[in-house]
Amino acid sequence: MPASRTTSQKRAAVIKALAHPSRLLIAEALLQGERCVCDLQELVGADMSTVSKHLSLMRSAGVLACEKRGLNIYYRLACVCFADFLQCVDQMTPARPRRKSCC
Amino acid sequence: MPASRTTSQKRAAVIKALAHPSRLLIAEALLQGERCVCDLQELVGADMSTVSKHLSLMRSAGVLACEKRGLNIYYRLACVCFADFLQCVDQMTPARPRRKSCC
DNA sequence: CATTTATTTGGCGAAATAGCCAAATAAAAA
DNA sequence: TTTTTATTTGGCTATTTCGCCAAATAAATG
Repeated sequence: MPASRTTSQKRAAVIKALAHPSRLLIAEALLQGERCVCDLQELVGADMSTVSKHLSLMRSAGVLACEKRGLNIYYRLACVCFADFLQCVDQMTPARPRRKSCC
Repeated sequence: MPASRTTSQKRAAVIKALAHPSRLLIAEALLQGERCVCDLQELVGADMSTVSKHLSLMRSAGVLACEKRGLNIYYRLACVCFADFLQCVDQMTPARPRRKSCC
């Protein structure tokens, strides 16, 4: 059956959370295990406040989870299925760039 | 091995193409088979030029392919793996909304 | 309690995206 | 060849997103 507008909207919200180079880089790094914000800041190379906002966006989308231990907050993937997600994306990623126009 | 920035960038471009409710709705509809632009316009309920721009964006990202036959242009998914992609997204989609803040 | 360290929040300007309208294009039909 | 139909493109404004800075918060340490 076809997807309803609200279904597409919920799905799009999750996809959107991963549709940014820095956010994706972060999620990819978390495949190796949890990391604190300052580790991820070093990885991304942006202002910590910027990284923090990316993280909280992914968190409220349900993609990441986090836990505070001492002074640090450790983020991790909320779902192991992110690995499968990435594999699907790679299958859809064209080897060579596409033209803008059809035909 | 960790993903490089350029890898994340390429992947993010594909993900971005699907990170919009209308575009996702279109891709979902195309799981049933190819459709012409006017069919998709009716589905989405926006101006045809808007729909056309969504389509060409998805096309240049490599997500859709198209073919002109007579007066119509028929769009289809470029890769069957979109179905798997959707399944992964659904696994990541939280049942209940998340808070903005951690902890 | 004051200070330090890690992180988040608020606010702002800059850049990107979205969606409409009108005009351009291209194939088919008259 | 003129007209009609389907689609794309250009241009414009409105909205959203991005990323920095400065200020706020919260736990740990002195």
